[in-house]
Amino acid sequence: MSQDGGPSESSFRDYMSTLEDDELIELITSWSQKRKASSPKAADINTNDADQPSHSSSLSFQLAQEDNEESVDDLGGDDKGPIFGDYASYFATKAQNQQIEDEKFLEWNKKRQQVQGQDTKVSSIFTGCVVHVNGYTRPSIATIHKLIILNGGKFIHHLSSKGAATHIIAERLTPRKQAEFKNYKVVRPQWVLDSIERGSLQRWSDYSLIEVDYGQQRLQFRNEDQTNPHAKQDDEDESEIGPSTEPMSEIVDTTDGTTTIDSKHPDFLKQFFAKSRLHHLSTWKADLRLEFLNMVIEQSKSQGHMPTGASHRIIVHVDFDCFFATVSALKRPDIDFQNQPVCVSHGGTKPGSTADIASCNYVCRKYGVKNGMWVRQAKKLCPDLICLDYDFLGYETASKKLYEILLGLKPDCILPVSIDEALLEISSLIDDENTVEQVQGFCESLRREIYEQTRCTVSVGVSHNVLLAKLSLRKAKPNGYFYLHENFEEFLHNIPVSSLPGVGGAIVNKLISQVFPHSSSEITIGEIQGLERANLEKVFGVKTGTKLFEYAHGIDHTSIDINSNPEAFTRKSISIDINWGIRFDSIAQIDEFLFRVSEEICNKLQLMKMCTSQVTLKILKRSKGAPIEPPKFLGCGQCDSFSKSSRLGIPSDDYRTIGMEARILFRNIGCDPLELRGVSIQVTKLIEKGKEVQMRLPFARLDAPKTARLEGKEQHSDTPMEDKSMETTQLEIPSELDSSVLRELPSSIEKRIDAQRQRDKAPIVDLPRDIDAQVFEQLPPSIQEELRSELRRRNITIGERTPKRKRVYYQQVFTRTGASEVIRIISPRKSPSKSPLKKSPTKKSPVKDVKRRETKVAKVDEDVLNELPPSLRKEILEEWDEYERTNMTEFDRLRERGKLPETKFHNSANSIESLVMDDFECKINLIMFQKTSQPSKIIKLVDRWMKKTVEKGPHHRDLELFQTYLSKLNIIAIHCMP
DNA sequence: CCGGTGTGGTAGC
DNA sequence: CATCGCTACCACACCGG
Repeated sequence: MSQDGGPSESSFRDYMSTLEDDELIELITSWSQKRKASSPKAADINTNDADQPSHSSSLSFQLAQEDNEESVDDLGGDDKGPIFGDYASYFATKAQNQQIEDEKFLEWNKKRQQVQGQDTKVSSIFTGCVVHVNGYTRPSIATIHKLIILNGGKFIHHLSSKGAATHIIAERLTPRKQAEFKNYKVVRPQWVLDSIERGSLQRWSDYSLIEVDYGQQRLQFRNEDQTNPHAKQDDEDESEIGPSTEPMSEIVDTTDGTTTIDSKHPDFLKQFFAKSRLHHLSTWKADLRLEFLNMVIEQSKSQGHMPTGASHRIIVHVDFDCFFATVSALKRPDIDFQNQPVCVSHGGTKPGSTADIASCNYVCRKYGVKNGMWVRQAKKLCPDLICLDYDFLGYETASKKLYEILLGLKPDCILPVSIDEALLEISSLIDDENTVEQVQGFCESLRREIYEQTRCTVSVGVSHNVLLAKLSLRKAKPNGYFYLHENFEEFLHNIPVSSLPGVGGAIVNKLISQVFPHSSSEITIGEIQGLERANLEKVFGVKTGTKLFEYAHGIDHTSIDINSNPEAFTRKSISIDINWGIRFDSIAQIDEFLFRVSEEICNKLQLMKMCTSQVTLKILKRSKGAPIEPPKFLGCGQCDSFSKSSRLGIPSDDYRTIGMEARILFRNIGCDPLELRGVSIQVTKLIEKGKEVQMRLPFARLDAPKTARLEGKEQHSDTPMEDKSMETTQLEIPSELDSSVLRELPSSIEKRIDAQRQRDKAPIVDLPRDIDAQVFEQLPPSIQEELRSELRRRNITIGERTPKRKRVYYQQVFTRTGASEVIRIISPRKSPSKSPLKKSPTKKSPVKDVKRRETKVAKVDEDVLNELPPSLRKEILEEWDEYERTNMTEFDRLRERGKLPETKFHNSANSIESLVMDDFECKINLIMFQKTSQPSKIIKLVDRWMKKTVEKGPHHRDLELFQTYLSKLNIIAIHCMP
């Protein structure tokens, strides 16, 4: 450490003067971030100023940080302004320039050390070593790179020739890579860290990456690329689905750790969606609805809406017979569709197959085969079963023709129900005379035309409301039509209740258990007709009860007229669910996956020109006691579902914003990565893209020439905006880098590079020119003094001291083009009068419940608890909550009395800090302990706790609480660390 | 009463 | 070897002011 004094201080000043304005600001900001870093050392440096007089020197302050340089945490820390800036640009350069860049970096670093009065002696631990990193590592490739060159080694990104590298660093290798690298010294990343920590090169063989089971686990999937093309050609004509079969070989090549296509693979989503019938079905439906909605809106613009005045509506329900099976069979003239049992499923007709049957023809149904059944099961019922492949393009083509024909009929309105199914109202096409004949004629010609155009049969149900048309359709099938125009109650009498729309297994079960406990056979609508309306409402609630009652009597007021109420038909949410193939080893993999899902969500949002202001994450977690691998291959098995949502202050359509929220929500739910079986992200509260820009105007103009600093209260105090934004985490980064490069990187690095790039590109005027007063004040006094003069010289203002009762939040928003806005919102600690979002989604119940549950479960006995009936279990859990609430312990008192501000939720300003930190830090920060997640605060709290209880010993509850916290940290460590 | 969140159910093949 | 168990919307329970 250098002594205090003029020379070094002046050289520091020199150094400062070499910086650009924004670099200087960044430097200061980076100090403040470092100050908040979680290592106890870093925390001490700033909090215990008095104890460490040497820190009054500006240089030692800087030095103290540089001392930490070797620790992974520090290196993985947030961008360090100029330091990282240079490194980032270095990183982006091509491989051939790398040596030069490395040298430049070293030289630059040396200069920096000199300027800052640091020891410039170069470490030579890795002298003579040429290091290459393969695959995903922790610390990241970028960190290792930096560590190596800072300690005398060389680093290469590509293994251009054999023997170019002396060491390869990897955590896992595919069998292929194992073979390729068998003559290299392949070591784990820890080798680097240990060598640096001990100051000497460690024996590589101690860190040798021998065999790792990861690759072997996946061996079963090998060689798909070689075997598949041939197999495919032997199969039936598949030209339509061609594209999805081609990438096989690519997939194998691009994988960096495995050849399987499960959720860890970057292309998993694409593959999955390409082959998921339900995905197709759902998206088709949504698209069709949107299309018709737009069509209707266009029409009403030009001609205005003509309300259907007919008192007696005529509703037509058209539907293909076993759609998928019929269309798929078109390509197989060798099959006698009318007499052979045919179904559609993946993967042929192997007797053990757990593939779902998407659709089966009526021959199958005679054997008891049903849609959704597994091939395995169906094969038992019907050994001659023929399984056809999906033909998604064929389905779309047929659907298109269907809708063309329907539109050509000029009905009063059309409501698409599904890809193959639509409701029409044709009241105005039918006269009052000879109604029945006219309807029959309509049905016959419709069926004929559709068959001629598609070679597929449809059935048609007609009646005077939607419900009865639907039930008529059931009767009409297969390949027929039915017009129900009289004797409705009689018609309904013998139909099973489950045929009613909206009545599924759950309602039927409830009926059986609560209304007809003695009924042995299937419950019919006739039986419901005998029930009182009030009775049904009591059991099922007002809405469902009423609906059941009315349906039972053939009453249905459902409108199919989009035009009459376009609002009701507009999309209110977008979601993506993946409950198949979800298998993860670590939270890092999940994080990546969440980003990929978010990307898909945002693609949809952008296509619709919408932004979302609420993100919901739903997960499926393997039920206790369910087998690790369920009977269905890569299925989700028996699961419990959990969901949690979060509001966005500024509506967004950026995948990083949404993805980041999802990551936080995931941590909130708290699911062991190994137990995760399903993921779903849902966005709601959609707002048109343009309006969302308006909404953000109160904060700052996108292209605001200067500071975006606002007093939340002054602006629009009647809107809840400021409250919302303080609850949210929004850190968005531009996607300028090549995405394939980014994908290789751990997300933290990715973020930092992005952020840095952004900074490089963004016009300076977009950067905040203020330095937060709080940040400033936390710097050692001597530094403050220097900065003050330097800043004065530059005409940069130092923010006023924030009033005590207010809170400062940063919301950093990056736009697609790379422009940026950093918003500083100062808002009162307590939200004003009305605050619909006062407590973020978690204030009380959810998060706490989940966390509590874990605590209890650990104590009570998880297994026992889970065996209990849900109602009883709930009771016990609630009791426990009550117990917890009434038992205030030392922690609670300390926290209440101490200055620990209640950081209510990760989803607040402090998680912005955490998210720009190293991944691991970030994860630590997402674990709450005693209402805070900031390690420095937790450390302080624990310290105080220990001091207070050193004589009497701690309260057992406190011990448990702390233990729970530690175990959570541990879980994360296991899954995140090498 | 309102409005919030979380959960569960349903439909299409 | 398999397999691709989606998605939008509604209704309800429960909570808190």
